[in-house]
Amino acid sequence: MKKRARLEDVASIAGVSTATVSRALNNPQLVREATRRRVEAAVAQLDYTPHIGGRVLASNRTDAVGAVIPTLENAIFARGLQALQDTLDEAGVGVVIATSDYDSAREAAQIRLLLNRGVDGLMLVGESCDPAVYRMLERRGVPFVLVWWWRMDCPWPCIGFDNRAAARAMAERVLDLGHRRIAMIGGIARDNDRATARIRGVRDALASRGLPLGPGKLVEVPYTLDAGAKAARRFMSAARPPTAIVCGSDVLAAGALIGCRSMGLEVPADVSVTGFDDIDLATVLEPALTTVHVPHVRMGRASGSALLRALAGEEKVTSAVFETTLVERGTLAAVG
Amino acid sequence: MKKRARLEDVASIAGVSTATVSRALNNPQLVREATRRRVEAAVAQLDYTPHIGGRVLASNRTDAVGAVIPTLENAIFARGLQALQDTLDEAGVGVVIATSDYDSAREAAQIRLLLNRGVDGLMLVGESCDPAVYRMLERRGVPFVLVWWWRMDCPWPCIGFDNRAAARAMAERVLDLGHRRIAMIGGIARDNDRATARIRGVRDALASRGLPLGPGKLVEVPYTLDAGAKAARRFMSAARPPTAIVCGSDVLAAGALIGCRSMGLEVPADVSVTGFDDIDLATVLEPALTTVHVPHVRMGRASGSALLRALAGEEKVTSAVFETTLVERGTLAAVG
DNA sequence: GCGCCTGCAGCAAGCGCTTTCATCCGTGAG
DNA sequence: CTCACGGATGAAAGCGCTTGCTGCAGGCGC
Repeated sequence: MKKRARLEDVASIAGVSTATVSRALNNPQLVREATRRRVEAAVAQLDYTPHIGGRVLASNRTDAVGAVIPTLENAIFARGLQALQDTLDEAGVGVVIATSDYDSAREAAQIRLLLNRGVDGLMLVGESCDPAVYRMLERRGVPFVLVWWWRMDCPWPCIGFDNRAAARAMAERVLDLGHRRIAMIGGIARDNDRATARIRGVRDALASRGLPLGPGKLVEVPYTLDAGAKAARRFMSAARPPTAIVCGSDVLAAGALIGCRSMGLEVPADVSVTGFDDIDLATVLEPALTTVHVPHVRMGRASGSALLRALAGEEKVTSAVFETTLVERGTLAAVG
Repeated sequence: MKKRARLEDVASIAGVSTATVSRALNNPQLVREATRRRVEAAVAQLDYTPHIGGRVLASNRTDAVGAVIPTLENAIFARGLQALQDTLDEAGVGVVIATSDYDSAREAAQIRLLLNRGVDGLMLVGESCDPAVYRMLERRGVPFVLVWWWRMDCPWPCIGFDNRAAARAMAERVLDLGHRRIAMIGGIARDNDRATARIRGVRDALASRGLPLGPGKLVEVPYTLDAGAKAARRFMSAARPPTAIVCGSDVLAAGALIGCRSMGLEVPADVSVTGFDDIDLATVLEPALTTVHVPHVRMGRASGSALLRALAGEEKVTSAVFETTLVERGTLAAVG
């Protein structure tokens, strides 16, 4: 393995200085066409690639942003990330990924790690960290954006949707169909503002009709199929089981469906079930899941371009809200 | 925004040299306890984080590896990546992700980009690139490992399973249940050795019983639900439809199920369907999918530790095969 | 009591690139 | 012909960190 070529090697072969090679590579318009060609030839001949360390040290940019998501195993984050990635890729910016496993301390730790890796910007999911963390980012001048999240007067730039309002809308639809005994399977609210907001939204809707969401009617569980199934079975074995189960995510709803099925219950004849997110999973279920559609891909792209703008000019990242829509499929019916 | 602290600032506050600070941070055992404490205090006081460029330039390591996968949108890659990530994380090594969209030219391009970013190692999916690419990696001394892939005498280190044998085993089970009119919905074989091997495996099984997989009995489609559904509908509207449809992945099988359902066909009464991968999706389908279980998480972890070993010592990455198992659920039955 | 060994810490030489500033040359105006 | 000007290029100063080598002090064996 021979030693790798340096800028100086390219320069001497092309018969120019290292400054010119650097310019030819990074700001081609600053060098004469003929010179540029010679440089390019030398680069090709040596199979030269710049040493990232030298470049970063001198330019003080890494051309990489970090993304901290709860987990890659949930399709919604994977999709959004894919969109972010595609957007940044076009601008030659890389993405370094870290996962927090829905734990805000771990999230903060991962943010630190990414900063140590020298990312130029950050994409974070929700507003789940201690405000001190966001303040620290601002102090350091690292642009960041919170995604899958939006609320009025959020002091940080966020690109997402109103989880609370969307959940409320879904619950209202359930109420409009005559359901009164309603239970909810939510994600674990602690450290998770999205899960919290969705629970609040459902509570809002019920409260507006004078129906409290009693303590026995809400469980918070991890976002897994098993947890959803188990929770549904518990609800449905009660003396007066609910006529509708509102879930905090599609994964939980799919689990609930499995749980009901395992008890010989028909959905939606015996009980209605609703989800949240509208991932592919929702369409393969039988019956297909009634859920809240969230524009994951558009949000991912939007956060990508917002970050790019922040990296380029000094323009600050601005928040943006996306609309969600209620998708009625087969798991929600009027109360029997 | 005040200027960020440098090693020298820490050194002067702690009353030591920069060399000592560097050692205290990277090789604590080389520094006396008392000294280390003073350094740590100074670091905390200044909120110091090392400048990655300087570090990389001086040490010639980035402590990051790259991973090129086809897409994040397929759960199998997301899961394996998560496992890889967890493993590397413990060793302080980061992961930079790139996607190829099942295109080998794009894969090669992404590999180049990652090398430009200075990754210390690479995880690649399958053996789909031009051999010249792998040779180039060897020449540069960049350790890499091919995952989700394994074959006898593969000249490159691979950690995966025998796609061909696994697919063959599944097809043989289908044959054992009496099926003779068998169709296959495979992934697009071009640029995709896994898809190719799975098709070959099915062909092997059929051929061993003197049954060719006729041209009309095999379609290659993108790995999406829609494509699977459409393909299944085409097969099932033929004059003599197959009694079993073998699919190259769970996503395709789920699509096939939807397609059959949309025609009013019962699975497995009217037609059997099998998948490949055993992702969560397989268990939420009704009936649950009979498929090939692949140990994604174990493979991800194994490739992570293999890379770590390669980064640490000069030990070369060694290949490893994992066993797959046939998981019988509800979509495969004896021919009626 | 002397020399040697060992454990810590400091000095200083880079690592490879970008960028500022100076220089050089050719061009057009006066 | 001279001078001012602007575009292309070069020289060189860092950017912040790691690490091989050196130096120093204290403890040990003889």
